[in-house]
Amino acid sequence: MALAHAILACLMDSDCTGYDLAKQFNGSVSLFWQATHQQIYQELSNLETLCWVDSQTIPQAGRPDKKLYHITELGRKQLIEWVKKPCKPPSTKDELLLKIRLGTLVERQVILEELERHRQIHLKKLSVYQDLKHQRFQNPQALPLKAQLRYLALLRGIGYETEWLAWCTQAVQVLGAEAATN
Amino acid sequence: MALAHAILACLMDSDCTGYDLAKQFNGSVSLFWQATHQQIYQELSNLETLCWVDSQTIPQAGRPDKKLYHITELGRKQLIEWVKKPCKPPSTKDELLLKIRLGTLVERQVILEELERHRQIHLKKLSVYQDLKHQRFQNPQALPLKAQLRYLALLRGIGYETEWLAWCTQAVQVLGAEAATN
DNA sequence: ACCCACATGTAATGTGTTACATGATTTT
DNA sequence: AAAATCATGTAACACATTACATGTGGGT
Repeated sequence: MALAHAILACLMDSDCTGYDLAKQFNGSVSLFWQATHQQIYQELSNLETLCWVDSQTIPQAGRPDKKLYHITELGRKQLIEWVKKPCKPPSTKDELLLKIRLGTLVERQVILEELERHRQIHLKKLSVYQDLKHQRFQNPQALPLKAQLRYLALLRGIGYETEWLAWCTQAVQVLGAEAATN
Repeated sequence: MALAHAILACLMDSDCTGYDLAKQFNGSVSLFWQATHQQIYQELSNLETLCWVDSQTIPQAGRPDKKLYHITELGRKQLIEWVKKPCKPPSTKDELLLKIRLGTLVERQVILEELERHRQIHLKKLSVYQDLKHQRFQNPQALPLKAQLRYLALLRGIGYETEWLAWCTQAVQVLGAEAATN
């Protein structure tokens, strides 16, 4: 039920529509959670059934009515209980590593190109995170605790992408060296 | 359909029963893929319907018959086509980071203990990986390509866990420092 | 006596992805 | 004129988790 809790976490900051939430899950929240609008709308209606959130409908001219969601006292309590519970480290399923393992089935060039493509993707993400760091966390120690906690998520993103980059570089070296000798 | 391809990758090495595969997915394959025996048995019967694998039933005394799966020529071709296709970097959903973000809702001690617990988990995994490295990859450059590709997966695991550890340590410092001043 | 390894599966439920569906307003 | 933003949803399908279900043989 963690998507539900990720949504509640956003609603702790401010009331949101499904649309607003979808944007957040494509932005800052995507550092540790991803969800599409379909999932979000679905989950919001579940949460409303549970009375963990309530909503007010705001009529609009020329577009669909807006539904603004608000976390309830019950929702807040449930969220706090959830935070206290221990959790498992995330499990990842990595197609690229599987393809690398099968590298002997295709021409080396295919694998090298895919590695380079992934290296670029991680490079780009890292640069986005680095920019964020410089823009909003110049002097992190001076920030209030809440901001420092968000800074930790950003540091995790930076570390994760940095490690990926280093690995891609190393993998290209290993495969490149083999290409020269074999 | 990537679980299917992960299974086919295992079957490229040797014929396996569902039980054998489940063990591999708990062991070396878990570096980049996880699956339970229920999922594996299900997927094997799908793959057999598609004729990407075939099986021979081996009767046994005093225990259930064994079904030994073997990749077909069609399965092999499909696997090669799949390796050639580009893929997306993995997306992770990280409950711990979400809980950290909500750190102001509970006592600091709760978060610090959970961080320490995760640090221990990552430390343990890292030590398993380091042991594997010392046991099987003493002189990686001397190994054949296939073994070097597996070595790359191990290096990725080591890098991943190392980065996690560093982050946990940093997070404890940030929260610990705050505890002293606030 | 109890637990672990062997060996297979079904069923229910929960979660996530992709495709479909609509339609005005604002920006390029 | 085209594309992006705003704003909501349904439906089908794919994938994952948890619980249930069975039963032998070997080690502590």
